Formats: sequence, C-alpha cells, structure tokens
Amino acid sequence: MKFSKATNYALHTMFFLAAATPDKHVGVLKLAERQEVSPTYLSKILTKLVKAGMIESASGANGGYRLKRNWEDISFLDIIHAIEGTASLFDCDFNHGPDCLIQKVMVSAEEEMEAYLSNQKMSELARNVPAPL
Amino acid sequence: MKFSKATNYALHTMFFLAAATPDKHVGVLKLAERQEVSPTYLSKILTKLVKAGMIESASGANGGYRLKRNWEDISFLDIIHAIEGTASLFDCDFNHGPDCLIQKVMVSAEEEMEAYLSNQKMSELARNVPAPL
DNA sequence: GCGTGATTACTCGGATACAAGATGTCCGAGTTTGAGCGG
DNA sequence: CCGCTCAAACTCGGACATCTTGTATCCGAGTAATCACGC
Repeated sequence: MKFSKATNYALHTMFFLAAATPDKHVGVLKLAERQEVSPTYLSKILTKLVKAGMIESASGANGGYRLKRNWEDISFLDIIHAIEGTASLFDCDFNHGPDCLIQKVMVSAEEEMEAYLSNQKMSELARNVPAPL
Repeated sequence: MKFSKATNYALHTMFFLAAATPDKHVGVLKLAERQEVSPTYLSKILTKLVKAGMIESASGANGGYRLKRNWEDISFLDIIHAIEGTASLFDCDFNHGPDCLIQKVMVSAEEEMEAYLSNQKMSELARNVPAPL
C-alpha cells in the first residue's frame, strides 16, 4: 500500500509545467534531469498523461510536452487516476453474500480521500510559487 | 497502490472474532478455511495482530486466537496500520527544498482517509450482524 | 483412583519458493526544425 | 534569394532486464490438553 514513484513523477511534472511554462513545449530531457529520472522512463509515464488528455506532446526538434487548454481544472485525483488506474484500493474478492460490510467501509474511506484530492487543483498550487521545483 | 490481501484477511478475521466468539479461542485452521487461505499464511498475519496487542494467542490443544480486553476500541485504522505499517503512503524522496507542496497535499489526503477509518470500530460493525461472515 | 508418560492438536518462527507488479533500459522508427548547399 | 537535401534533436512504442514486495509453503520446535496405562 504505497503510491508508486511514477505517481510522484507525474505530479511533479504537472506541477512544473503548470508553474513554469504555460504554453511552451518542454523536452522530456529537461523534465527528467530535474527529477533525477531516466528520460525514457519518464516518457512512459507522460504518455499516460497524454492519453488521459491532460498534456499534449510534440515530436521533432524543439518538441516536448505542454499542458492542454483545460489544465486549470486538473486535480490531484485526475493525475493519480491516470497513473494508478481508477480501480478501488480494496478488493474483497472473497465470496460471502452480496455485499461485504468491510468492503463498504473501505470504499467509503477511499472516497473520503478522493474527495479531498479532487478539490486540490494543480493550478492553485502552482500559483503562489515563484521559482518552481 | 492497493491494499494487500493480508489486510483483507486481517480485517475479516477481526470481524469474525468480534461477531462470533467474544472470549473463546478459535483455531487458525477454522479461521483460514472460512476465508479460503492457507492456515500457515494466515497465522503469519495474525502474529502481527498479536504483536500489536489486539488479539492474543494460546498454544497447545484447543489453542487459537482470541480478542483482548480492549477490543471494543479497535478501529479499522488500527488493524490496517498493524498490517501495512504506519509509514506515509507517499514519499517525495526527491530533494527540492525543505518541504514539498505536493507531499503536503498527499499527506493531508491520507489523513483525511485515516480520520474516517479511525472512527470505524470493528465492534460497531459486528454488533448488527447475526450470522457472521 | 491417581499420578505419569505418551499422544495429539495446536501455535510460533525462520527459511525458502513463487508470482506479480513497479522500475528502469535499449533500440528502431517516425517527425519536426534548422542549417547547408546548389542553382 | 529560393528550394532542396540532409543532419540533428526530439518523441513514440514495444521488447526486454531487473528489483522489490506480496503471497504462499514447508518444516522443526515448543506447548498445552487429553488419553492410556500402571500402580
């Protein structure tokens, strides 16, 4: 039960993009060396964000990643779901009746956390930071 | 990012002990076959609960596990912490200043969930269940 | 009947095997920019 | 000055290699209850 490093990388990348360059493309190389990750691995993570519609990529020279139009609305939860998936954190795959009381409690707890995360916008966080990262 | 099966087993076992036998010892064999787990594996999980002071074990014939005195106060969070550990779910081990804004948000989210789980007592849940499991 | 020892039914703990997922690397392919070069 | 070509700088995606962690098994050791047996 841990958030993956990939999620950490994704959050930091989104944070950096939001705080620094609103419309310019940023190469994966630059993003990677700031976080001390291999560029190829970070690129794997970022393609997930691309498929989730949060950022867009440009090939070729001076290419890189850039936030999409709607980036102001992107919450922590959106990013986490894009990386970790949207499946429930707790599976009572054991068969004892239609609904498991324990499962219900755990799902409610998870929803509690998700409610908080969905109110945390990346744009809010980046607003009051002069020098990002 | 998933709760482990071990946590699931631990929660169900505590639930069963709470709902069925308040003071009798229950053998790990019986507990295991209800959840379709190997007894030896379940025993490993339960020793964690013993060390956490939630249940106590009795060796020998007619031995097994039993709730301790204070079991009424045991919350979901207590059990989860006993199995998964109490470490934070999110580590920004990356070095960028003393405090990471992203880390703070994630920790707050986690605390949100933990607050809910610490209010969910196993005794409450077991109270209104006639036939446990 | 009563102690005493053996048997049985358990838990405990360490060592080990196994599987799955997270993490990270390599490489070939496609794409855009920009520079160089010839007309 | 214009257009063409070519090299450089990128991203993309799949296929691996590696590492960690969760899951599970096996086995020997210890412990308590119970049963059998002999006195």
